[in-house]
Amino acid sequence: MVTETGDIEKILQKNYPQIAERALQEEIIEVGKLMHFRAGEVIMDYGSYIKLVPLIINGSIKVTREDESEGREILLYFLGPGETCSMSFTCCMMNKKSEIRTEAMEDTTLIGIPIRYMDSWMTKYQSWKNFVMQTYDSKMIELVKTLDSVAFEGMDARLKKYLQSRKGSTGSPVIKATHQEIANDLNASREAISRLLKKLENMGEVKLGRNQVTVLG
DNA sequence: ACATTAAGTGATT
DNA sequence: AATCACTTAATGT
Repeated sequence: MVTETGDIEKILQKNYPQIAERALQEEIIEVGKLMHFRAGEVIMDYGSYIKLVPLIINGSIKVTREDESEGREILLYFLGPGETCSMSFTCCMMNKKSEIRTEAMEDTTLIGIPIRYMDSWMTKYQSWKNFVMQTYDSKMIELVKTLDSVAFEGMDARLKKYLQSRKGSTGSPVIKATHQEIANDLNASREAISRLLKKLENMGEVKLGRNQVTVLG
């Protein structure tokens, strides 16, 4: 919540080395707002208009999409430090309502850039364009991979990938979640997840605790 | 100590 | 792999 422009500069250089142009850095420092979200807080919900593009500094964010017919939620991907929400760009460029929900999975800090700068930055700054394209590309690839996974693989493989990607976006092997929450993310039953996790524990791949799973290796 | 919530188990479909 | 019915374990009040 405390915004000091001096901080943003340091944070930028540390977390976003891709953003090289000095002029761009200065613009971000000038218009960016440092924002903090607590674990579990919903950052953007379905139907809301996006007014900020987030540059994640630390923490991690879960991006989900709501199924129209049933009230079910589909996990799209996680975002971590050094990334931004690809969906924000397309949504805000076309001035559309959000098709997705983003939620902080742990305490998360980000720099919010008002969307009105997007257009000009895309043409003005090469490194901004690259940054946007790069995140877009990597999330698209991730999405296609999980699509494959859902279509062709069993729950065991899906769970492993889920744990890996969650570990990747938080940077920590300790995943704080109940079996039920994990099951919801994967659209599976809690019992199935509990059994698979137990199996993984016996194989020495994870360590289980109440409300947490530690990914080993 | 008691109530509540998370996790483990076996049987059934 | 889902659901049910039930047990056991961990935690909060």
